[in-house]
Amino acid sequence: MLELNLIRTKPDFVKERLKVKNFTRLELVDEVVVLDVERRRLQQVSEAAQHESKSLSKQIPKLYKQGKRDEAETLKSQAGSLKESIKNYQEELKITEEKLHDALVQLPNLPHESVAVGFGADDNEVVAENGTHPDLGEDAKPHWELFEQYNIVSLELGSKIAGAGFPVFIGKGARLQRAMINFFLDEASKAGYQEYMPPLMVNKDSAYATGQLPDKEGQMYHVTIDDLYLIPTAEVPLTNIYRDTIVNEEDFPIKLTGYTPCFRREAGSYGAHVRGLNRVHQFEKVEIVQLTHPDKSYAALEEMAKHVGGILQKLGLPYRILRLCGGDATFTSALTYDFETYSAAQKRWLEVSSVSNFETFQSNRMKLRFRDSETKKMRLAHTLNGSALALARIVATVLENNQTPEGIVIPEVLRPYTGFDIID
RNA sequence: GGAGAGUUGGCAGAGUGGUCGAAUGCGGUAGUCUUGAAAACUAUUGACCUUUACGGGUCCAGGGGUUCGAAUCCCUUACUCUCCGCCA
Repeated sequence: MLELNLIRTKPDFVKERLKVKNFTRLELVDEVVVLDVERRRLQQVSEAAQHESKSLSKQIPKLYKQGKRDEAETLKSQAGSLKESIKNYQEELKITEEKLHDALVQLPNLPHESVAVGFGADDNEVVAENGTHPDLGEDAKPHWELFEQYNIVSLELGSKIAGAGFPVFIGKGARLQRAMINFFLDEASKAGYQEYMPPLMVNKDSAYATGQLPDKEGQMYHVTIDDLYLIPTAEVPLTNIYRDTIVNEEDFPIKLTGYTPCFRREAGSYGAHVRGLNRVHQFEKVEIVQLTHPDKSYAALEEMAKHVGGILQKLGLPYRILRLCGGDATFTSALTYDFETYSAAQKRWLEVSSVSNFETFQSNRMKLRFRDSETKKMRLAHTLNGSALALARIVATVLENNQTPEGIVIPEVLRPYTGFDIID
């Protein structure tokens, strides 16, 4: 959620920045400004009436003590009628506050100044590229063909048990996944992230706090009977650990990690790009989250990007880093780096990690604050997160890029975790 | 799922209709004393909204109600604890 004060003082600046994100409903900004003025006016008249009512009430017991019953009764009836108007003011105030909030949560985060104008994936800027594309020859197989050849993943079984997009990992395939999860968690621990195992379902408050609601309502699985949402990413439960908290400035940066399955309805997607593991409803992911001092968040973003790049290098995967343009960046982020690995068999790039700085957008919704040691004032913290890494697609590229006539060679770093060095 | 008890400031813990935003203790901060520290003493110490400022308002788990007036009475929801049931 954008900070109200910024919209109040610089509405035109806000609109300019929102245009970079291709946000078209700029009239919402004006609406916020108008509602904000109205809200404050109503609050003032309401509070003035409350003040009067309060001082009347204080006089009543005094008058009784002095034996002035009649005067006390008069004040009582005055206070009684005041009560009516207070009630009316407060109702109006409440309605205005709700309208203001509704408008406010529909505004996406402002992009960082380095974010380029653009409409979609083609406008993203490649900021780094690493590793060489393996030459697998003409008969290289895409991962879904390798699944069948080695019997390590079954899409059909998943479809039978749950539905399309729920792969079943079998034998060495399952073991490879578990190995990666452990490897990624260990890497995060080494980098100073505290490990958590959070709930896989969250309530509405949590989903609002990190910005999945109301923006991504249709993308989450909703358990309606208990009004819970299956997490689309560990970002949601991990970041919400710090909802409604005031942290000590010296505790920054706070670094959290966690492995969870992620559930996504992926409503509306279709076509060749959803084959195999490219796009599924449930996948495994190790997430890293940082809560930082506002002055340090961009340094933290670089650090997190480096962490993700380091893991990809250890796995021996060629990758590139994209800085997302305004049109492709998410609702909540100020700046996002996407990591893509090159799938040599599919001959295309697959997104395997997304590292973002949300600045105060999430912390404003969450009321995640700290007391600034210099000014002694409360300030909003900055929140960041990134995948380190998302499993399904990493499995896909590892399988494809490491295929040999003898079998699929397991990357060196994973062997202590898998207990085998080849899938054959 | 059933029965009972509870939820007060950073923590502990008073407070059962009117000067309670809330005693007291601990903790925190500042000062005195000290070469320094500790101890002692003194002062100070919640959050939020609003206001140029003075000030005003809200918050005693959340929501609703009674009353001129609610931390205090009533209803309701959530959570915690104890017992029972069920269960990996």
